[in-house]
Amino acid sequence: MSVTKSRTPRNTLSSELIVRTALDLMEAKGTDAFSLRGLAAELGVGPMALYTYFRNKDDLYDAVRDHLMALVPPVPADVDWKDQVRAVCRGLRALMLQHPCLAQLLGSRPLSGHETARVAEGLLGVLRSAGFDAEAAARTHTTLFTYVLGATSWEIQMAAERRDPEAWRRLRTTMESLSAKEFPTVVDLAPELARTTGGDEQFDYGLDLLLAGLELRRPS
Amino acid sequence: MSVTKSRTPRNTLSSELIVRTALDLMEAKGTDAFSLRGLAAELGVGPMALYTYFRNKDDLYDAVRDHLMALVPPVPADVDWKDQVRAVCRGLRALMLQHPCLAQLLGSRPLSGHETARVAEGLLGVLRSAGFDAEAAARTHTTLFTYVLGATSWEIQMAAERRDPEAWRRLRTTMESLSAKEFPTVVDLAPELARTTGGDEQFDYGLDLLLAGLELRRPS
DNA sequence: CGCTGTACTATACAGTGTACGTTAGGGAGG
DNA sequence: CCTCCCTAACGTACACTGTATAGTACAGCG
Repeated sequence: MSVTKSRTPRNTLSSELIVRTALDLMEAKGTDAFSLRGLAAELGVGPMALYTYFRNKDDLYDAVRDHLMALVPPVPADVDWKDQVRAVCRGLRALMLQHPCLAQLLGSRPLSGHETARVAEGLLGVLRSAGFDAEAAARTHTTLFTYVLGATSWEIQMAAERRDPEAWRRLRTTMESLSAKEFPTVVDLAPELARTTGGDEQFDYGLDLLLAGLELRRPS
Repeated sequence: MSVTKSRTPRNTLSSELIVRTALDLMEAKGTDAFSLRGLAAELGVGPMALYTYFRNKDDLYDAVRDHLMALVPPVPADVDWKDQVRAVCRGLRALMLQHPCLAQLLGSRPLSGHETARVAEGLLGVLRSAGFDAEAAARTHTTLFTYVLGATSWEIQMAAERRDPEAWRRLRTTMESLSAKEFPTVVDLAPELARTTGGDEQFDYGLDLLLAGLELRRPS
């Protein structure tokens, strides 16, 4: 997190401002193109000024992640437990789609931070209330989280690839060069595979599979 | 893929050798620490020599990925379709655990390549034979793939973090600093959450949920 | 033999994260 | 008020990255 010894933040900078600007830059230029030097330049400041507030780049990433996780909506009350789970998963997914950098931030760093714990608390509470014991709730939480993370990261990745015309063209041609003799099913299902790469229906398909499986083993 | 115009590979180098050495380096030093210059040095060659065989770093990554995907075992015959799916998913997971770089390679680049298609062919064939129509097979394939990718990448990520004592200590302390008043369920389930982060049981738990859900909607 | 094509080298550039030492300006104590 | 100190921010520097470009030496073919 931030160092926050700042009894006297002299003027221009603050952790808040740095995190918000970093987020803006990541979304404008792409997460991979983000650099501390670019961020410092955007803030009109030398690169080393940032090290007063964050001990390194990963520390800043963690702060940005927690900043985003604060936007995950709270669990809705007065609905079926399955719809509560659905709401949490969809909420996280929607946030990842809206802020693609979140996918990379969640996948490349361990979970920590206040807001991340808040989201976990909501989901775990739903599962416990639905009757799952401690172990099942923990296992289910991990399963749901990794599913949302994997499915949505993949979707974002593919969407990014589709926007790069050069990469997209190469992908299509290599796809079509696959021998129909060697891989008949892949060639046969190519349209369906292309269509089911991402989208709300695809996400809900997998989520519903998980929920159906959960329903079967829910105690009473 | 490789450029492979090499009618006369003068002496030392070849695509095969480069890919194998790259893989060794990634596993020895960690995927993030891998660099083209380090690879070239290991091969006793200038950095630019690699560009005769690969047009850039990503192209090399794709070759390494396909090299690894060739190690995914074939689908076992003469068992239940669910066990076939289980075998494919577990095989891919085992390979990712054995070669952690595969997780990053799969997650950060689009699927392409001969061996990747082979794995897809196997799984899709199983699903079609089990009675799923084209769309369901494609959706299920994507769901299973993203689940395996997400769950296993996460597991690898957490295992790496656990090996870094500094990061692990910081994670524990921030975990324990969470207020039991604000996040009662998280604090209560902390042991279970720590225990269910990874491991074969955790992976199979989620996989079985998916398979149970699939069974319910399998035609006849 | 000379010519062409190519495996590899050498040099260079623009960029990265960050360690280290310095400067400047506000708050607190005399 | 003056002084001292603390620290936010600066400047410089280093070791590194991927790769564009130009050059070199050797294989095979006429």
